[in-house]
Amino acid sequence: MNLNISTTNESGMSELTPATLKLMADFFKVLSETSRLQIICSLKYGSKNVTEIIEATGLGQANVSKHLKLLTQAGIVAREQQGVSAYYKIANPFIFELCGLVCNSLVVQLEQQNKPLQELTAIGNSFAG
Amino acid sequence: MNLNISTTNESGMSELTPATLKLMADFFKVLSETSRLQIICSLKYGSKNVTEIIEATGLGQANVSKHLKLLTQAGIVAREQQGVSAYYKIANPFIFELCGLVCNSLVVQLEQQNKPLQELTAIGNSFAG
DNA sequence: GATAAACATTACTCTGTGGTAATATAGTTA
DNA sequence: TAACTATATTACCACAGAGTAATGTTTATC
Repeated sequence: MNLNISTTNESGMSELTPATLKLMADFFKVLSETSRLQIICSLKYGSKNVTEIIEATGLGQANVSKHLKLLTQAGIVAREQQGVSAYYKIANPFIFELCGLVCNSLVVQLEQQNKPLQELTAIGNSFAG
Repeated sequence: MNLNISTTNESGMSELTPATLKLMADFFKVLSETSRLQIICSLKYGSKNVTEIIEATGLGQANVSKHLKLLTQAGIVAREQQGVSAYYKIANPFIFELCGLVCNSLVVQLEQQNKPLQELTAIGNSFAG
């Protein structure tokens, strides 16, 4: 894999090749859907099988299956077959740290727009914890 | 603004209302396009006007204008008119911290898949710096 | 083996959005 | 005022992807 990274550029960021930027964009894209964030959230305190995820999120079965495939391919969740059931768990808790940072950033941003957001602040903390 | 956050739920994550999840999803969505990441990267070391951003990224003028509008609305960049030109700058350097974390996470993930990625590691550091 | 349950896949529709050409708007200069 | 430059907006096309019904596949139970 050749990323064509030049270390002699004037800008540390302009080093990034389209391929590298696409890797990052694709990662963010996985997190850019409410349904997938719901699924991630439903797994914060332990693994669930698909049926339990469906109940927790209220999403359709085929839809959940598709999202779980995407999340698995992105390395965000991991799959483990147990009998007829497929159990999914968070593969990398880093995702919660990331969401917590974003939440806190949104808090600051919305506070600057004079919106009451004590609740959202608590959310940011719940991600981090 | 009522986010219906209940503090008595069994799960810290199931507290998140659809409205809150949508805020986060929309934020991630802004970062989920290569073109917008390109624009962000082009602004790492200072502000640029639209013409300079077009040159740095190779994107079309109307396209850049649309992306800049989105990035501005998301609070990621800020706009300042100077004569006929519009100068844009990063509104919150937090975005680079975030990208750096994601880069490093991708490094770990791809290393586990046995792919050569010294270059990508350097990228993660360049984001953080 | 037949049936049922859990999950995955397929095929389809529909919405959202990236890219772009054309046009509009605003600031600058002659 | 006219002409030019920089940027924004509009209208359009094309494609990607979310949701879902139907079907397929696998595993367990009888």
